Amino acid sequence: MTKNPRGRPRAYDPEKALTRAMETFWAAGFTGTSLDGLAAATGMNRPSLYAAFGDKKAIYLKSLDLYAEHLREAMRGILLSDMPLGEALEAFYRGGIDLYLSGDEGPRGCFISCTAPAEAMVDEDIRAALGATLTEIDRGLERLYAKAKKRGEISEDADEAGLARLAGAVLHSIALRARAGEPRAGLEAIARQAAKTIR
Amino acid sequence: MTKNPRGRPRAYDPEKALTRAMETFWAAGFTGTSLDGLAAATGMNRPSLYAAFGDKKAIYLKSLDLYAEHLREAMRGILLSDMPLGEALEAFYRGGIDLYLSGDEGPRGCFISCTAPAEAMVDEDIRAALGATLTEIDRGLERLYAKAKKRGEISEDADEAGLARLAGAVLHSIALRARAGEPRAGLEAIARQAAKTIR
DNA sequence: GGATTTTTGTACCGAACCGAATAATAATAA
DNA sequence: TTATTATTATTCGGTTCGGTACAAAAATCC
Repeated sequence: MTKNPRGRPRAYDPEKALTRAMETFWAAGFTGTSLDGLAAATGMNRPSLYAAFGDKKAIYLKSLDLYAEHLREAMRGILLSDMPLGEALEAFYRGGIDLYLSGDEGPRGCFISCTAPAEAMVDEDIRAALGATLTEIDRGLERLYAKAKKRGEISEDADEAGLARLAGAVLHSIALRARAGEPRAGLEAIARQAAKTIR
Repeated sequence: MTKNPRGRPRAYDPEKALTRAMETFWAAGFTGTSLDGLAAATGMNRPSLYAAFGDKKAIYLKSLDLYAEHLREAMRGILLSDMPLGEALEAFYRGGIDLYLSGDEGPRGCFISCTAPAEAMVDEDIRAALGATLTEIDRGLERLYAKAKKRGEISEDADEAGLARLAGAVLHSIALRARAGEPRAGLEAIARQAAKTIR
């Protein structure tokens, strides 16, 4: 138990609040989300939001970070599982699909790849955060393909970096299609086809 | 020469104006674009904009339509060219890359897949327009693979619908990566890898 | 040349927006 | 109890937003 700090205690849990903020941005995008909307979603009022996380853009960037951390965790899980390539890819996509179809306001797609692009041309920081996430996905999948090559699951002269970016492309597309309303069966079919074809 | 209409003549070319409006939405997205911005870009004033195209959302939907029409044209060109599958795919991707990297405010990505997703969860019409475009791409590529199968370029029991959606996924990803700032060489490498692998 | 029609340009409206300033509140420290 | 500190709650200011009302302008029709 940590000692209580000096002043009035916080009425919110910063981690939960940021998660709620992320979900709000996820649904409506950066420009489509108002501070009032964030306040309503988090149960905080605007001054508290500002004190806790900074201005609207800072909250959005922190939300992107939180989401990226979840992504990293999922990627770690896949890499540590040591499944054969095909199974690992299908598990990877399945995790994405489950996430993209979650939420009770309809399918959400990927928070980053479905909301950040709209801002990427007018905001350099958001563009950079988007780019960083894309390369993280590529790097993770590259490790997956490198392991598969070591195990002899793909040909010795296969281009693991190229294959990884192809596999990443499929995730991007699944995210987009989910947000456009494509039902789960279609998304799973793409995942299956990708796991079979990209090798 | 068509007869002149009755009242004061228009000071703008509706087609050019819509193109400029589309470019404005392309850069900043739907919510990120103001009517003042559209007026500045088109050279029209807000009342004229409203009279010509309707409210802000109508202008955006018409812009999506205009873009989709360009896409259809490109797809027709590829299908009519009767190139071998690999060449056709590379030409298809090259057209996308050229478009996605055009514009003097930095790389733009795909207008539809980079700006519509942000609105798709809160606006059913935009969601539907996005979905319609995605299926159009799938259908076009499906025809391409069907022709390749008829020519014996891919195996007789290949799943042309599945392959088409994989090939479409690569286009979505190239669009996203372009908007995130990935240089042309990287995009072209993905295109090459896809044309080689997805068959 | 006057009436009519269509578009343009200016100005305005209420609403929503972001951020900050200020006051009230609830805890600890002395 | 009193002072201090950190947070909450209310309010406000200035700006921007989307959309419209209204008058001026520019063409054709009679």
